[in-house]
Amino acid sequence: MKSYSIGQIADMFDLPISTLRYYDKEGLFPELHRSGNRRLFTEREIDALRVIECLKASGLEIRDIKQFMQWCSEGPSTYAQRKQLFEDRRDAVLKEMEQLRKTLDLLQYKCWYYETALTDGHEDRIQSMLPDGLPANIQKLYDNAFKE
Amino acid sequence: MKSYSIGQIADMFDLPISTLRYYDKEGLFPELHRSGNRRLFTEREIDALRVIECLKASGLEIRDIKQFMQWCSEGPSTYAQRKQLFEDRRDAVLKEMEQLRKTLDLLQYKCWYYETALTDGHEDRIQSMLPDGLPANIQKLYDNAFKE
DNA sequence: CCTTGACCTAAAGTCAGGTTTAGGTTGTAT
DNA sequence: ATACAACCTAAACCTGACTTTAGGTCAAGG
Repeated sequence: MKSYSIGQIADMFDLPISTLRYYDKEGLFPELHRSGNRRLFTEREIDALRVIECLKASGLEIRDIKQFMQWCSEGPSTYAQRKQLFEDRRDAVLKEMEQLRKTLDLLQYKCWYYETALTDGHEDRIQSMLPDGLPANIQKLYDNAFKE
Repeated sequence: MKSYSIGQIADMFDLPISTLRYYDKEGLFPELHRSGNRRLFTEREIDALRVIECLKASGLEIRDIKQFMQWCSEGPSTYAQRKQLFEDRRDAVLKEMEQLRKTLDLLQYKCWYYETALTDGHEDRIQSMLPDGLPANIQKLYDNAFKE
């Protein structure tokens, strides 16, 4: 089976070699083999890295990613846990996206605010519109950002 | 003008008092006054905290939030920089949302994967569908996640 | 008076997620 | 045979964002 050196994988994923060694030390590649003392990455580890990047992007910590990788090497008996993990991450990402949407609304409001301030040379006119006399589209951004 | 103690603000924003003191030490409230040696928070600092939470959620570091707060206390001459900052954060958040959308697609694919594996009792049938013989809706998730 | 609660400071500690350093091995090209 | 690139380890170091600790001030209530 085809295998790759740590340097090749680093190039493939645009990661520092030190990060790959750190991941290995943290147990993220429980099945990684060696030739002599050199790591041999295979399609298995490449798949693992894709999942690692996904789980990291979802906000999961290294120690929990390790847990997942261990489940993977324990076979079918852990399907239920693995499914649960991905459902939890999906829910966490949906929540994070909702939070970002609110953040975005406030940022867009602020973009409008400073564009207006720049045109006017002061904030007086805008301040006099607050908190609920803004142009309708802008008012919506402002309200959304603080809603809940 | 109405003012609040650090404890009242902590309750208001559901933040530890130590965090508020840390923010102050880092220069996030450049105009904060005191009575004796006690901090007096006003509407100004409450607004500041709302912006701090937004900028933090957008991924900005404390030192850059400090810069923004200093611009705010320098008056109209910094409107352009402040506007640019919010435009940059808006773009950063849009990028992050796009990244999260891809992450979500892979997570949903994995949810399907393990649901199927759990039903089948093994991964063999799924593996034989890879990389492009998945059900159409699932194939789309899988493709989106790795698309550039 | 003295205790209690809410505040204060400076400095040290914590935690995640790496990165850097120092020193060593191995395989190939000149 | 030697130089060089690419790999290895253990351990120390780094950064950001807090949190904890230790010790102190101060006003109000019993």
